[in-house]
Amino acid sequence: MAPGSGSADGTGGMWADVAPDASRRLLLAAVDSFADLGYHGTSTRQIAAAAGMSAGALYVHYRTKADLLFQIALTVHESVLAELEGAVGGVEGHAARVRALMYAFARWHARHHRAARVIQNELGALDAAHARRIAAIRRRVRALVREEVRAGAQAGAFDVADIEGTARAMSSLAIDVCRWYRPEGPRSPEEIGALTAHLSLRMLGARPLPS
Amino acid sequence: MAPGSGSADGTGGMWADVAPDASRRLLLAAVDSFADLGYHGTSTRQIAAAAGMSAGALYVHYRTKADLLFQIALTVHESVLAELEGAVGGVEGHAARVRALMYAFARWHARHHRAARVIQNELGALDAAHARRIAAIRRRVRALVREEVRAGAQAGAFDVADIEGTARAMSSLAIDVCRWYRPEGPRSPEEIGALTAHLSLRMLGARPLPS
DNA sequence: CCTACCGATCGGTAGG
DNA sequence: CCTACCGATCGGTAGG
Repeated sequence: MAPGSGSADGTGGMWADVAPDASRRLLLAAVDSFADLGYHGTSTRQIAAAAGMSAGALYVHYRTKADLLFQIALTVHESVLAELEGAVGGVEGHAARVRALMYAFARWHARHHRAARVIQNELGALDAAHARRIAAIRRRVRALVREEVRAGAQAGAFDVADIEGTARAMSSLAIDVCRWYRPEGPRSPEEIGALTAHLSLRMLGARPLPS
Repeated sequence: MAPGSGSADGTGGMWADVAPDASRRLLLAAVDSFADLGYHGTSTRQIAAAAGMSAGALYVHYRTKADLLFQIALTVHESVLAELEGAVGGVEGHAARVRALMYAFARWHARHHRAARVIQNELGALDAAHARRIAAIRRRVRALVREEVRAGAQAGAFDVADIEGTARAMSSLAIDVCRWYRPEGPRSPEEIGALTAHLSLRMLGARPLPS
């Protein structure tokens, strides 16, 4: 939670830094429409209309439709990374760190399920250079999870035969929350976070075993 | 594996029943392109060209582009359901049944990751009536997993506080394989199936605990 | 930031 | 199953 970043607090302030206001409105409208209809299923005219502007106004703020998607992808990925780094910061103990990490990971994907769906489903629409920049952030996220698993296994706190595969499964479990989560469903983002953390510790064979 | 169904053997014969040959070629071309570019990102001309036909020929075999997507979604969902029902058929013991089920579930999503991506990412492009038919099959799949968890928990073979949530996590783990799986990666579909089954039993607190 | 417009491409159809 | 075409809509731009 670097001062002024406004994107690591996990309370929906992910877009606070986007200025001016018209740029932010366009961006939020694009996230909404991309999540429902996909990148290719959304027209620049729809986005502009939802933001209360004429069709051409989008190009005052973004060079192309693809550039708008990239700005979304960059903001969202930096938000996830900051959230996870904030979650484990200062936490002691292998199990406690994994619990904090996976709680935050899954909760973020419930809270921001629409933005998360965009970056999971529409990454293929990015051009090669943009895709590389996003891939680098995604590698850092995966490494963060894997490092917690590796450290705990090495210390004997976890019983893990396949560190890479188990870490991948943990990330997968948290990320896929954005696919099935519905705000009107029975579970809050916090409850989903707690369950994901619990199941992660079980997958890791954490001792003592979580009840 | 009903005789002549050709879609439950898990060896890629999912499209064997699609006739005539031109219909199948169009369908396979559509799966390929939908997986890479999405439904809205794919033109009917691309599909027809990849199937070696002119642009208008698609409409000889499918009423609309949306109908083509629905035929794909129906075939794919019936394939998953048949695969899972085949996997647990005749297997005795709660842990053994879960192992067989989750092995098949994850392996299917690795083997058919392109078709699976289409039905995960493009379900929103179906119209309401088609979406309802697909949703019914998906409920049966989720119920199949949940019933195994419930039965094992009731019998004392598993230690599960949240049956619904844990079953959801198991399905989620298997389904998300299609998002990250790469054929050139280090793990085979069979290895991914085995790992997913193992981690599922751990999430369930199966006794004796799997090593 | 709007109006008006560009060429290109879309899903789908008519006629053969 | 192809050729030729329909109206509609697309991403993007010029000029103000």
